[in-house]
Parts: sequence; C-alpha cells; structure tokens
Amino acid sequence: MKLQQLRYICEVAKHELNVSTTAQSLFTSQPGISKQIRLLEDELGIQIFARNGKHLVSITPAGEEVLHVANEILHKVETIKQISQEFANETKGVLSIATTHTQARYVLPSTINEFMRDYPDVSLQMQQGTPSQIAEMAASGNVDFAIATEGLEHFSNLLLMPCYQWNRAIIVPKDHPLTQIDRPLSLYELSEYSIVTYVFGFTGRSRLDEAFAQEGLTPKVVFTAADADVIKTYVRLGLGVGIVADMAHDPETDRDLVAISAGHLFKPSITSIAFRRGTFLRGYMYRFVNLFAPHLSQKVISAFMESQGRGEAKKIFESIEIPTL
Amino acid sequence: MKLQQLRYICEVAKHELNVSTTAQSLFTSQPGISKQIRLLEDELGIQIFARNGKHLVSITPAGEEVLHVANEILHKVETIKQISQEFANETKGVLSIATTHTQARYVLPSTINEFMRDYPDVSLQMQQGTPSQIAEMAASGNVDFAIATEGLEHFSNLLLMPCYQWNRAIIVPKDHPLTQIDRPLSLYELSEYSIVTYVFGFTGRSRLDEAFAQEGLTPKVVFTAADADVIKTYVRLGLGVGIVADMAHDPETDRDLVAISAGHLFKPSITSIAFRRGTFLRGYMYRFVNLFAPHLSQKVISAFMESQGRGEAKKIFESIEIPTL
DNA sequence: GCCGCTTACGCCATTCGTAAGGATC
DNA sequence: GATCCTTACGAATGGCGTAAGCGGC
Repeated sequence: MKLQQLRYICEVAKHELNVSTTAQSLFTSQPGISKQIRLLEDELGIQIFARNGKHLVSITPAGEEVLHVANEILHKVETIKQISQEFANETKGVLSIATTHTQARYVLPSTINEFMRDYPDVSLQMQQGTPSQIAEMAASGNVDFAIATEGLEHFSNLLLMPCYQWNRAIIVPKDHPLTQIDRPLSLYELSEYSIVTYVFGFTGRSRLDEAFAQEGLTPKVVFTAADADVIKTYVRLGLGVGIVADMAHDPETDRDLVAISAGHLFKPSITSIAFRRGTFLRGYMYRFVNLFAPHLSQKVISAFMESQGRGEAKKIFESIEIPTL
Repeated sequence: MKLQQLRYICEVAKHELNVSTTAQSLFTSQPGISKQIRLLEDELGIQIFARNGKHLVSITPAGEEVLHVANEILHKVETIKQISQEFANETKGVLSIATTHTQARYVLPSTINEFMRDYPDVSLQMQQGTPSQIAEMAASGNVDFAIATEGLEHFSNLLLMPCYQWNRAIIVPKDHPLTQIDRPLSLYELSEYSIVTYVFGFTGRSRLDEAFAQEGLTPKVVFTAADADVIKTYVRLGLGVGIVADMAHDPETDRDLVAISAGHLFKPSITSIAFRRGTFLRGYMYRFVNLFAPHLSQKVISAFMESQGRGEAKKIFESIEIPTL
C-alpha cells in the first residue's frame, strides 16, 4: 500500500469516479491512476470501485469504508506537513479562511490588519462564498477556517466555536419618516414598510424571519441580497427599509444613511469560527482566532479540541461570556 | 513522504533509536533506513531525531509530534487491511488476545471453544502476561484484545468494557478447621491464618488488601503467586489458606479442596476487556466479545466506540447490568 | 463514433543491498 | 577496539508516460 494509491482512490471518488478528469486534475496520466488502483485492489483483495465493463460505476461497500479511512490518513499526512512547517519556521506559512461578505467587509479587516502586522511571512488567503460553500471548504480541508453566522452547524466534522454576538440595525435614508420616531420601534411598525435585507441562509436571516413569525406578522421583503453593501445601495434608492447586521453600518461612509438600533426586536445572532476536526493548528492560527475572538485563547481552543466538540465542550463555552460586538 | 519512511521512524523510535537493530527486526539493511529517514527529514525540513555526531541520541520536540501522527497513520493503514480482509472473507482472519492466567485457565476455555466452533477459519492467538504487559500489548496494537481484572485503566488509548463481576473463595484442604465453621466467616477469623493468594497487581489482589485495611487488620500473607494453580498447590501442602477468584475452584479437579464463599468479606471485582482506541473490529471480534460477555452486543460495543469512552460512555454501562459469574 | 478504461512497452527515478569510511563510546 | 551511522555504488524494482486496444453509451 502506497500513499499515492490512497490519494488516487480518494481523488477518483471526489471526481465522480471519472479517472480521466482525475488524472488531469492531478497532472498525471490516466493509465497510471488506473493501474495503481488495480494494484491496490489486488493487494487488499477487494474491489473498491464497482465496474460495469470498463467503466467505474459506483463505490462498493468495502470501498466506502476504505475511502473513509484513506481520507483520514491523507489528512494526517497533511498534519505532519503542518507540524513540520511549524517547527521549521513558526512565523512562515499560509492561512486560508473562508467567510461571507459581511465578515470580510465589516468585521475581519481590523483582525486581518493586526494579524498581518504580527505575521508578515504568513500568506493570507481569503475565500468568499455562501455559508454552505464556506462550511464545505472547511470540512474538506480546503481552508483552515470558516467564519459565518449561519450554516456551519450541519457538518459533523467541523468544530464550531462562538466568536461574538451582534444585533441588527434598521437602515434608512436621512429623511425617512422612521427617523422622526423617538421611541423604540415595534415589529408591527416595521412590517408596514417595504424591507430590504439578506437572502435566506445569510448573516442570520433566519433570526429575522423567526421574529416576525412569532408576532404573526409577514414582513414585506421586496428585495434581498447576499451582502449589506448591495442592500444599502437599494435603501439609498428608496426601495425600502434596510435591515442589516449593525456592524454593517459605517458612520464614515454611510453619512447619508441613519442606523436605528433593532436589538430589542430580534434575538442577537452569533458568529462562529469553524475548523475541521482533527486538524493541527499552527501557532499563528491560534493567534488569528484569538485576535478575532479575544475569549478564545490558545488554552480554550486546545481544551475544546481535546473534548472533540462533545458533551464537555458545551461546558467550556457556557462558562465563557461571548462578547457583543 | 512515503509510508515506509513513516514506518521506519516509528520503528527506530521503538527500538531506542538504534537503527541497526531496527534494520534487523525489519529484515532490511541499516543504510536503507538511515537514508529514508534523512530523506524524510529533508522533505519536511525538520530534524526528527537529534544526532550527536553520527549517533541518534534523542527525539526532537518536532519529532515527538510527527511520530505521534505517524503512528496514527500506520494504525489506520492496518485498519484498511482489516476492513479489506473483513469484506474479502468475513469468516477468515486472526484474533489475538492477551490475558492473565486466571482468565486463560478458568474463564476463557468455554468462550474460546464456542468461538472456534463458529469460526473455524479464524486463527486464535493467545498471549499470557502480567496485567500491565497485557495492557501494553493491546495499547500498542500487538493484540486485538486484553482481558484482565486489574491494570487496564491506566492506558489512555485503551477502551475498557466491563464483562462480568466475581467474588472470592477461600480454599482449604478438606480436613482444615475452617471447614467445621457453619456460619459466615469474619475477616478477623481469616486474619488468624496464614494466607496464600495472588501477587500484587493480579486478579483483583488490591480489593483483598483494601478489605483487610478497612478493618484495621493485617493479613498474614505467607506466599503469593500469579496464578491460582500455584496457589492451590501450596494450599494442598498446608502452607496456608488460599484466597482466590471463585471461578478458580473446579469441583472436578479440586475434590481434595473445599471452597468457602467469601463474597461477604470482599467487594466483587470486575473483569474487563480492552481494545485500542480507533481500531476497526471485525465481525468475528464483535462475536467473540459477545460470547465472552453476553451483554456486550455489537450494538452496545459500537455505541461505546462512538462515544470514544468519554462522558456518555459511562451512561451506556450504567444502564446495563454486569453479570456475576 | 466518441468517450473512457485497460493493456503493453520503454524510460527514468527510486529503492535496496553490499562495501567502505568515519565518528563515538 | 567495538559499535554505529554515513557515504558510495551497482543491481533491481517500480512508477510513469506514450501508444494501442477494446468495451460502453
């Protein structure tokens, strides 16, 4: 058994059992992969892939199990490389994170700025996507961290740590009637207006729907977008009242808009950071998380990893207050 | 990085950093190992072993971490082989267990007899040793299971499942004065006699010491042995009163001896079966455990493995009654 | 007829064993 | 001086790429 053979079967499984495209993506020849897979199957005495004639058509039950363990092995091989890099030069390396627009645009800049000052030799790679794309990237090991408010809970091989909680703000143009009201708004009043907010699955959108539903109200959502910049643009056009994460209102650049606190109307949302179970975290990765969420010290993170995110894990976070941004 | 390179560094670490003896044990040449280790170190950019001149003198901190992960990888490679064998032929394979004399001689025969009838193509290999040797063998993956009453708790990478509980019996020759007493014995009465029993660390010996200590008594232990057969031999010689596991009294072969129940004097001991964390158990392995401890069904064992032996694990066994032999 | 896997064959890289060299205890 | 690791070199193995073959869709 060779590591390459394991790599080949895993890659073929990832490429929908198409050996040719797998060969291209690995920059090698198709017969080479075919042969190695055969050799592995012969050595193990089982079929990993079921064949119809000369086509691979499915993964056998035995193959499923072997592939699962093979993926773990390859993951651990990466871990060894990470460990080596850490000891070879603890200030040099790559940090890749996947996140949503909201985090990338409004929350992460200060963290990343400070991080890059501390670690000039770490190359930072940021990917953007939908929460489920982000989660997928972290779960498959394509990125080190996923940061988002929704959609990370459903991946069983992700470890999830709460970072901060935040409330919503209502965004309107300066001359909007809502700016005249001096008391806290009610959901009913809000439901009278056309609303511009996030699309479903983004930046705590579900919390918003929950709140209206609980009051028996149906908000007039006339326009949705995946990010607050787009939402604000349409608020400026007078399309409706914007409801966004409060950190998305920038007093500097948004002077023509007024933000009205909506913390009393909607439950706060919690933004979390996630990483793949069993991953070796480099020193600067701990530092990055710590910069982003000061309560997540290396000690807390290590304790959390030890607990495997099970039972005791929840206790760790119960005893720590999650800061509000 | 190659699997062999990982194998080499792990084996060298196991052989006290002596590359020559490692080469002999692996039936290969010493320069080959040396070179592969160098190549791996060069590829990773770190030293795994610290050298003094040309001698390997210690494992570097980086090496410690790499070795740990490398061992996990090799373990998973074995897992893949096990899985393959299971699917290739579920009735054929090897089952290796390590246990103490008491289990091997008095408890396991019936289990093994039945097992070998069910699985004639499984080669059964039994090792005997002290509890700590047994635990070590299971922890390092040299055997599939360790079965013992003591000494298995201290290995963090062993998963431990209780199998049955048992009491002690007092063994005396037929004409011994104790056979005349018609009521339950007291510890005080027992402490008047010379005692022959297990050496420390064997077959629940600690329970025995505890009981005497709690009453403020000091038993006159004149002779200790690692197994009941030796103990009974010396009881026959009149050296003293034997205290052994009650299953060690065989009415057939021990007709010249009388067993007096001592369940009221000492707390029962629990015999457990242990296996290495993360090991793939073959179908017949589940069956073996089940034959040995009927309450440990495949379902229960799987649930226990899932829980990783943490928190929830204890709940599993709290809800199951452990049978008394 | 095109796509996709397999077989065949030749080249190159890697590994392994033997033998010699040098350092340490 | 004995032990032990390193370097050097030659033989054998094995992986990889190109080209041809063949079975599905």
